Amino acid sequence: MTKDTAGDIFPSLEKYGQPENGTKGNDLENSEKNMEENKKSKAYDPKAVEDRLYQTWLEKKYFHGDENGTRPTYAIVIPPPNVTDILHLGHGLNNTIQDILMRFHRMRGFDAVWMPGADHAGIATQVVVEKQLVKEGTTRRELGRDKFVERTRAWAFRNKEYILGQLKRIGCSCDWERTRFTIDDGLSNAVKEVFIALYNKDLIYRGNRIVNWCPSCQTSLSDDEVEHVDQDGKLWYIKYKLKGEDTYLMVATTRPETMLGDTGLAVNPKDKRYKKFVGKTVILPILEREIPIVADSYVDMEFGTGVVKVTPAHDPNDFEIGQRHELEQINILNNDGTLNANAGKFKGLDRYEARKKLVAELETKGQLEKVDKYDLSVGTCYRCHNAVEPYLSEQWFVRMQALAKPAVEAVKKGDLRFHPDYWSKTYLHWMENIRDWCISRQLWWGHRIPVYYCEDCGEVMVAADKPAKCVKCESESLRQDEDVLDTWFSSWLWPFSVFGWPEKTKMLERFYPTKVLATAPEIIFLWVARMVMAGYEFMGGLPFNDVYIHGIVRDASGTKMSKSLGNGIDPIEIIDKHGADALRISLVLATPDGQDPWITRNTFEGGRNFVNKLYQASRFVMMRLKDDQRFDTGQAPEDDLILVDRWILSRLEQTVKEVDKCVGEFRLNAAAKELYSFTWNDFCSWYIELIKPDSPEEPIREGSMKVAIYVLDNIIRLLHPFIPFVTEEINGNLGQYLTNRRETLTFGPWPEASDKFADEKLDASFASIQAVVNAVRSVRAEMNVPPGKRSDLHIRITDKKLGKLLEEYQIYFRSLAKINELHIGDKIKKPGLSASAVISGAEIFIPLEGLIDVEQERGRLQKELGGLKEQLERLSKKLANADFLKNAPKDVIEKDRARKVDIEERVEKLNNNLEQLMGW
RNA sequence: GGGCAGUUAGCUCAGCUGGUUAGAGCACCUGCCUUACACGCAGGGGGUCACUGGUUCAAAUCCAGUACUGCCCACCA
Repeated sequence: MTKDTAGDIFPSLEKYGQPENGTKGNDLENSEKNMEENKKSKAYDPKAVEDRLYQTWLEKKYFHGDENGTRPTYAIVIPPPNVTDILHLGHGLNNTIQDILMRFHRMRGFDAVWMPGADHAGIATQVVVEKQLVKEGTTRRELGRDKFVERTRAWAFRNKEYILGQLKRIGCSCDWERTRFTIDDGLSNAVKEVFIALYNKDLIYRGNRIVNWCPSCQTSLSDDEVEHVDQDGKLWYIKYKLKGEDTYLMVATTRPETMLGDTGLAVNPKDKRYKKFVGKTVILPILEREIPIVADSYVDMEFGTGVVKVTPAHDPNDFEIGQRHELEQINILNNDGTLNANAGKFKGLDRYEARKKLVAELETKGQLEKVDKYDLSVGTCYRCHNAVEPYLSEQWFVRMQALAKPAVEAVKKGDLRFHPDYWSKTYLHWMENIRDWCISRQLWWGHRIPVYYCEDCGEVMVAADKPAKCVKCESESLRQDEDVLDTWFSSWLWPFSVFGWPEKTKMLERFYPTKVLATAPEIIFLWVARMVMAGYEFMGGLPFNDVYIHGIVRDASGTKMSKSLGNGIDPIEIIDKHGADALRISLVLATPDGQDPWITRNTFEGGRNFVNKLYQASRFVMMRLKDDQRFDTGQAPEDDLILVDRWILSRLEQTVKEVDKCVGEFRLNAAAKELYSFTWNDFCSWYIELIKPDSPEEPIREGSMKVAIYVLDNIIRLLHPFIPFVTEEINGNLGQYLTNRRETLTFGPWPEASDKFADEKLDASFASIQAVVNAVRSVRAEMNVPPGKRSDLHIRITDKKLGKLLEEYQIYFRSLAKINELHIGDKIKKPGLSASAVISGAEIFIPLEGLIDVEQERGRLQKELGGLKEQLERLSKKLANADFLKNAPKDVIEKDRARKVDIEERVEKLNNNLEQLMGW
């Protein structure tokens, strides 16, 4: 993408306060920056890796599903991105999630297929192309239908290619050879097939109904394509004079201009105030039309004046009242929202302009009683955000109730599961109150409705292809319905149409139903629910069993990221800067399960750092190998293991289990955090540091080296679904040292969960070593010991086992604790000028001749003592409570007792050490 | 009007079936280019877990209510 385009998409880059790289600042700053850049040369460089690896994956067809295979299958269909939308971070998240699931299952041995594609996005695309035409000084009507569609198609295909390219950069492991487009021929066949089938079952009908009309897009919309926006509105009170009487009825309305289409007034039959007027007529102000007063129980006596003006052609409720009382339907609007001839002198005015003039006229005539403030919610078009008008017109509808039944059952029986589960309530609520679906659109871009009308006898024929002649009168003069179908009418078939339905393909046979659908909550109704219905209706079963609902990406202020708001970030921008792995892991780490992530550009630094950390760890491990060394990572090493080896192996086991569990529950954020912490803290900060010899010249113990390689090999496999590139790169580098080298991580194997190394005692032992190291580090830092300076360490032991343990493992933590000489024993005396720390079972002394600040040391010890005393007090109280001792489980009591003893001991030691300080 | 989420450190969030000294990342402060990594290392400060009641020996965790925030649905003219 060129700079210019990027600028177009992100007009508000400035807002983030981040100047373009290195373009600002003076020379000095720049030269400093360059020095920094040079130092950073050791950092992992995704640019040198990602494109190369992705190309290899494609060449080797790793992502191509086998239609003749025998392994268990795992399929996902992509929520096809709209061709109008260059992918933003929301898509980045959505597709990362899917790719993680795909790679995870591919590694576990599934024949995994991820079907990619794009959505032709009827209204959205047409709106974009029409805007282009306006800029060029023409219109679609001038261009003509065929040319317009041709042009739109070209534009859509171009965008589609760009979008699919974005997905590739993200690293998505889609089966690209099977890419589909919701408007390609195959899908077109599916759409026709479905329309005809539903029509023949009387589930599709044509009707003259009130629909949502967008005067800007000039098409009808389904109820679900209307977004309601709260607005400060007004309530106008208008007097309707009774015919032949000197009295009037007062009517309240929020849309006064619709009175031009009024064909009656309605009151509640039980309303005593108005009973006497029912059956009489009033004179409609301005147009002076005589209209009847009817009684209808729809009218709420409490609201407004209790009298409702009835406009059957411009309000769904009025439409029904009108039908019940056989009132005339008068349409006062043109397609573009201006008033038509029925509006008399207001003809040609925009509806809002007409409202102003009409209200003014009512006022001068004294027919406007008053105007109240009134908040109302206005329906707006989900594509152009202009107010929609209820509008009477002839449209095609799908009867939904019967289709919804099995889709409701599926959730109730637990066959279809939402993650998080609470979304199933939203789904059920909608399904149980489902209304018919208006599927015809007055657009040109889309699947044309497969209906033909005989120009001579008016016969309606539903057919995939144009019939030769009328089935009734044999006339050859046939005309196809002008309208196209709602975009979602092709999207709802996606889970099976991508596999070739209505053809009986091998792919369909093998990969349908798919396993999981991942999407944001906004399209549960528009898409997810309808796919479920279509699955049952046409395939006889669910299209997927699990629906993974993830959060919507928001910016730093919590605003939803979108192209139109200009706060979007192109994933490509992030990938160019930090790499796809950084993008992916950052998104997953930032997205709490079931909640919306708040993301800024620096969110991605965390992921980048992690990717680099992993890469550096791999460098360290391999650096310490000789060229001719070979390892087998097929199984965990079992011989020649020391405590720290067993500990990391047991932590690895736990991590595998935890990750399996989290992924199985669709908690990718939790899984990623687990891996992040295991890799960084356990493996890098503790294990690697512990196996580092006391001095750089000494070699690493061979048994530990084997473990390090084994754990690293497992880490890259565990992380591969999340960060496929860097892990694959490390796999390649590591391969030369392995006898069980693998060409790719794509097919695993996924680490197996086991309990081989689980050992509570070992965990406790390791924890004591950590405690010693932490205590020493803390003392040294607070006493301002220069980090480079090693110091002696005296450990006075009260727990013999601990003494043995520290004795045995001292060579491993000597370097971590910066130890010069180490003295361990139960009779160790505190060296004269030394800082001290107390841990369970031991006292630690660090001689600090010339370094120690007695006041500071005293403060440090006192602070610690304070904390311990507080704890002790709480514990003592608890253990003195008879109810606690009576009711609490034994192990809880025992644990607290042991803790009390331990703390008491530590308090005593601290007191002693403090006392000794007094002498100085 | 109805429904669904959420309210824990300055920010974004963990804390599952009640017993932890309430955690992490980022930000902040201090010291460090130490045998892979300054995209780093080590240390540190910071929270009466929204509020009010209740259950319990014990509540951030369970129950009820209140307040606030966000989202969704709805045909009150």
